[in-house]
Amino acid sequence: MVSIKDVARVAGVSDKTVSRVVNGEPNVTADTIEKVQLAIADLGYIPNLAARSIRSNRTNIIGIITDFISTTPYSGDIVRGVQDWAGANGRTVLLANTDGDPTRETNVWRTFKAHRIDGVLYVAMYHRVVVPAAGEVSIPTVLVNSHPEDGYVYPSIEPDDFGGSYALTEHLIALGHRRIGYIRLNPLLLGANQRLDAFLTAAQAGGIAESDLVIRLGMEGPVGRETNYVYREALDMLSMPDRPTALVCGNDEMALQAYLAALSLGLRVPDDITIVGFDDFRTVSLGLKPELTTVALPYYDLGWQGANMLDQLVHGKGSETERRILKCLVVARQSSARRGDATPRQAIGSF
Amino acid sequence: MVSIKDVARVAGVSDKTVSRVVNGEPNVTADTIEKVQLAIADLGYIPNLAARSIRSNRTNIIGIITDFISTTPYSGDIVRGVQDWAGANGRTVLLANTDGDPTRETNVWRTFKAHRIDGVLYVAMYHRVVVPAAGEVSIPTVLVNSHPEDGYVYPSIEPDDFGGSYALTEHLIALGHRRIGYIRLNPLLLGANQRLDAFLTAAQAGGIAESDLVIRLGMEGPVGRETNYVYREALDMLSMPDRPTALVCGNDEMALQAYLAALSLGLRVPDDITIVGFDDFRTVSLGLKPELTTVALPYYDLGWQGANMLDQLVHGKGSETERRILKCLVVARQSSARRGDATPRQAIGSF
DNA sequence: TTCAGCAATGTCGACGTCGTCAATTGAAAT
DNA sequence: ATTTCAATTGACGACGTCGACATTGCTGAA
Repeated sequence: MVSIKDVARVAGVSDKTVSRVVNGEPNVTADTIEKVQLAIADLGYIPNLAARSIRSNRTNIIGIITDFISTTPYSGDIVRGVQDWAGANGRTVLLANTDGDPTRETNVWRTFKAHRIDGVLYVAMYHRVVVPAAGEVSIPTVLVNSHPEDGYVYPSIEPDDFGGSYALTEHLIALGHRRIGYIRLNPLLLGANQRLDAFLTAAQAGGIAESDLVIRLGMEGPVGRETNYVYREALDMLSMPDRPTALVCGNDEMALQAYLAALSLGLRVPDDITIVGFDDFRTVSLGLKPELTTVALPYYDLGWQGANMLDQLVHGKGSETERRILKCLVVARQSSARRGDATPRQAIGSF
Repeated sequence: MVSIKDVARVAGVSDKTVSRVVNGEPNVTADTIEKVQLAIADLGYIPNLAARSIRSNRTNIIGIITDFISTTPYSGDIVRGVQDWAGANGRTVLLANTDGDPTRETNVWRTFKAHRIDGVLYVAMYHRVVVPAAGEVSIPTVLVNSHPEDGYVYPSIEPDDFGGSYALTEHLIALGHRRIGYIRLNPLLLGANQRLDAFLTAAQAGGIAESDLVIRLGMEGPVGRETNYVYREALDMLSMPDRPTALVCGNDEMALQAYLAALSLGLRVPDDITIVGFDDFRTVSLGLKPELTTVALPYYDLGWQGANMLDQLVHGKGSETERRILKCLVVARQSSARRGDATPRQAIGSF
């Protein structure tokens, strides 16, 4: 592989001068610059970042650690956000996943340290409480889509599940719905409780009696291998004589099953039943017909901004205790309508 | 950061001896080993891979380049396969994506070269023809889920779309279906034509008249921003007086829309209409009720085996021209049934 | 006893880059 | 003409690691 010395020889200057040109340092003659650049182009020289890093103690590499989230479709957007930030800021992204296995996690941290990466974005499933096994010598770390267990301190960036769910519920109430069904996420996930709490709070604030809320558990069991009751519960709920006029689902995949249940009962969305989801997972939310009203989780931004927070931290400018919460916007599509009203409304989302 | 020399000082040996212990070289006293390991543990020493790599000219890093595939849910499994291979073989994965933008692609290759990575896995959307901009000095490269344009030579690993589609069609014929609908993928995707060709070939081999096949275009337009006709076409096809008894969809997301169309017409799956997809994209194929009969694309294995091929190449053992084709198995679930028969059958897939 | 032979350990330099500091040049100031 | 100073360039070493080779010390054979 061609090195700075090869370039120096060809250009007839010292290696240090080549270094100056490569790094855009001042006090180099235009003439010299040209000679050097010519040689660089000729030889196809590209600086060796490893060599650079052993001198500078900075690698410009950031690592992403994912737990089982990597098996979900969500993770992709977060990672893409990080990548795009990295690309725009001259960093490179090292990727590793642990499948939730502590042994593998330890290895990943070791590997990252061995690479002397500048920092780590720890991306966890949904919104779970998490403690990175950073070990003795620690790398600057930001938790993405999760936050640390009590007693541990890490900066984090998380979606505002509560706010999103609250706004979604208000949306339904504004549409005149008074009898509302709710299918819960796996309670193991932090987001699950926040979403439900917000739903209940908003319903109460909207003057809806608890007796008019029908709440069912959609899935339970270990994350990633849960038992799924959604279809059954949706069927059941929608078969009630006084069935809800609107059905809130813990996420979009649950909403899919709710659609299927509704349709197979001969109900039409949104004419007979309003169905809404959560996440705005496009494959589902745009794949459903009519398209799904849901809440957009800012996955891409979690990644991008998380990377940005990490960068601040690496440069000593960030706060060790920052907890940044990103807004979740309601994306109103055609699956929600005024109670007893089939007319599609204007979208209020950002798309 | 603690270096090999710090360890040497604490252990009271030379740095070279520490190096020997770290790399498991022979001819070191058990006593010495212990002293050194103690010092290592004390100081939390972790070898600096950058320094190692400038001596050895090997980084044990492999890069993944994705084009817009990273916006699809599929890419995740491929990347996971690569990661798992890397984790199991002491490699690290550098990740970059181009969004299909040639400028970004050029930058990505530059960055990868600057890191002196050992090789590149070029992962392309679906199954598209692709030319990596490797540039003058080339890094060993394997194309994953895609293959090179005519005139270019790169090893590649691809799914057997044709075989999978053929088997799926045979499956339907074996179930007694004689009048079959087909909704095509975006023709821009290589997989699209292979799947359609296989369908036609298998239908002919099964003695089905062309007049009994109803073929519709499901989407067209630039990859990633296509116009979607699936729902409309499915509605239309299923409203025909002599409607097909089985409907083959270009992929699982299309099958989702076919379900919705069927259900909204009051048809039941699979009693009234058999629907099958392609990809086995779990969010959809398992999220649909009844669960979807489809063809499993071996995304994870594409990643794992692709990484393996690349490794061979890096070590000079691989072939520059290998084109490995991975089988796609039919996963029979409950959405396909004998014509006019509602009884669910035994799954023949591997799950 | 002497020495070959081998195991155990150390010294030194090189990898590619860049920071430090010195050397050289030319022009402006005296 | 001499001095001063800034601009330009180069020589050298250090970063962390390990390969090549040297040194030390011990064993066993002659």
